Amino acid sequence: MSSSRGAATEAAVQLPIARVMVDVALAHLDRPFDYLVSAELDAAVQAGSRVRVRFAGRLVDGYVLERGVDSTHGAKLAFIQRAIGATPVLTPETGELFRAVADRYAGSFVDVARLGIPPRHAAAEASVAKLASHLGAAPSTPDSSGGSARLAGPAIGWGRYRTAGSFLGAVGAARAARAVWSALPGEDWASRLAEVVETSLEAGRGAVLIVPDARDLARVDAALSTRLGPGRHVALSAELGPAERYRRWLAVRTGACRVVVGTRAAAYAPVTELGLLVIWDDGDDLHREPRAPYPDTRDVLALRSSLSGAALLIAGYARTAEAQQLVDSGWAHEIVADREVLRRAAPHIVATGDDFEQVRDPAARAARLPSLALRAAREAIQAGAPVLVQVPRRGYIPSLACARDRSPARCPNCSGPLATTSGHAIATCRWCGRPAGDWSCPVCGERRLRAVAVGSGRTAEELGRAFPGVPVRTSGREQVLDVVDSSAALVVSTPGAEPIASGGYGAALLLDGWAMLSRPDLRAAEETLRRWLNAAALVRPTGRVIVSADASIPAVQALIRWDPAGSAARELLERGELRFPPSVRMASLTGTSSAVAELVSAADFPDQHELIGPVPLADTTVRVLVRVPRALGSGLAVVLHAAAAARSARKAPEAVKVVLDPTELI
DNA sequence: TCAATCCGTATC
DNA sequence: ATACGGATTGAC
Repeated sequence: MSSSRGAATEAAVQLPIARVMVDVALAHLDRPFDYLVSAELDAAVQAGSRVRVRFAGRLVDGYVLERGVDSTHGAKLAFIQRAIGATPVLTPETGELFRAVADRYAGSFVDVARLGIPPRHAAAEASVAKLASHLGAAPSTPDSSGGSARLAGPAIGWGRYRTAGSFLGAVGAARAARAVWSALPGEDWASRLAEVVETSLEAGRGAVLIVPDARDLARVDAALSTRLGPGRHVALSAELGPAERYRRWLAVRTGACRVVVGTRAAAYAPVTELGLLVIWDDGDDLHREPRAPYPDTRDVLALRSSLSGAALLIAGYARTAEAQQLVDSGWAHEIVADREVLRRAAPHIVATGDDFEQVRDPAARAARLPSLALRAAREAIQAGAPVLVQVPRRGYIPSLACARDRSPARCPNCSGPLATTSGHAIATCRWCGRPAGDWSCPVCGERRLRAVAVGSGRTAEELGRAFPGVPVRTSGREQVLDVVDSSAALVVSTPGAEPIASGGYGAALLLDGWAMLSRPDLRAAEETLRRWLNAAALVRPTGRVIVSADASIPAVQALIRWDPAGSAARELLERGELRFPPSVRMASLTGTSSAVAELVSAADFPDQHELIGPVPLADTTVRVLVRVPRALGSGLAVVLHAAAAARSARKAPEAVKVVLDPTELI
């Protein structure tokens, strides 16, 4: 009774078995299941095909990992019901990548596959098939199109970076080089990246470039069009809509296009003969996937580089502690400019503490502008240049800091951030819940704490009144400006939304720095510096940058000296002392109290593990943090996935959210 | 002694 | 989720 039609279904003669990952969201089903391939579906069901199978009585989607001769499954096998789409969606390379990412983040293969493979769109597939048959299905041969004619070629723009040559040489020779690039202020980074892509294409290898948002995507898209000409690359993002997104994705999958630029999901793009992976501004939290298993794009690309041998370029004005870790370990080398070159490119940066001198102008006082900032802005505007004003978004979580030096107050026990809960005078730790009555500042010895009322936020109107007659433009969450022209204007922007000014800004005011720095997040310093550098990079070399924060703070020092590498090294050292990623590996487990407790007791943690918490969160859930030495990180993910599998197998009702190396820890 | 029902476990 | 097998219960 292999089918209701009796002898009508026969297995394929060659490789009759298909190993299928079924698309069911249960951790204990995260392994292949063997199915029979009928003679009828023999051609349609290939390694990588999306299929529909009967599983536990119902029809579900699945992915074919491979075809095989026999099965170790003792009992009778079911037939695959049908194939979905003509083109296999997995390649051997992406299949391996999905598995590796799932393992790294204690998640399931199909969860990651869902992130990386867009939903099928039948009409889009039909249109691509028609196009391919018209073109005679001949994929383009990019390296024959006269790349060698441009001998000086791509390297020109990279001349200011001493070690760039060896990286470009490696990419041009299709070797798996890895580098962390600190872009100079004012750098036309999108064009530099397009040049690396061209070098890769000349070596006959494709490329994947990942940017945080739509605006950066448009920039790289334009730079690639300029450098490579039309039709050589595709832009992939969720904003495209299902049909266009699938059409472009298929163009990549079929090899018609070998260069992809996109936002985080494009990190899995199935580029044929992949040679280069690039991530721009890897510290941006948009690179973190908000859906399970919450992978970070830098990690995805690093894994992909290791597995596939593609070169990797981690690029940005700023540098993360994670990137620094890759440099320190020797896994990646750094591409930086000499101090001399930097000095010519960087604007003049000065700090003004927030206890600024009294300003006489009432409008400026209302806008709470430091007098130095006011002067710099007025001078720039008089010279006919635009001025960038960066103001943080309102609504940061209130926290505690040292009453004297304002450094964030941390738990002496676990390094978690301290906070006062309503009704209690004594500060407690947000992570482990322990009271910290005997706190003293590790920096200055002060014993008193102060509440930090962060997120004050200034309005554009307030600032505008200080500059009568000057046009005020705003760029923020609701409406992001891409560019502004070079005329005198006040451009008020939240971090990440700063428009590019043609010719560069005459000045930039980075306001409320202390508010950004005293957020209760352990990444506050790194994140603040990243935002400052990204804004200051838009200022012309003759311009000025005023940051309203105390010059003695290390992050402020790093900005003034334009030293992202030094700051990242310091940050990494500090993370090591606080036992915080990437120096250790952490997992955050959130859910109901009983569910979390159950998962913790089911997990066979390594000997050297440390449990922090549980602490109650805002709603009815609790959180436990698990910390292990870095070397045991993969083991931590394995035991957590196993424990989650045990729970799902016995139909535990309440889910636990497992996040590895969570970025925001407040 | 056998059938109906319950519970646990695997799902190919 | 659903399906199946083994255990358990209840009626003859």
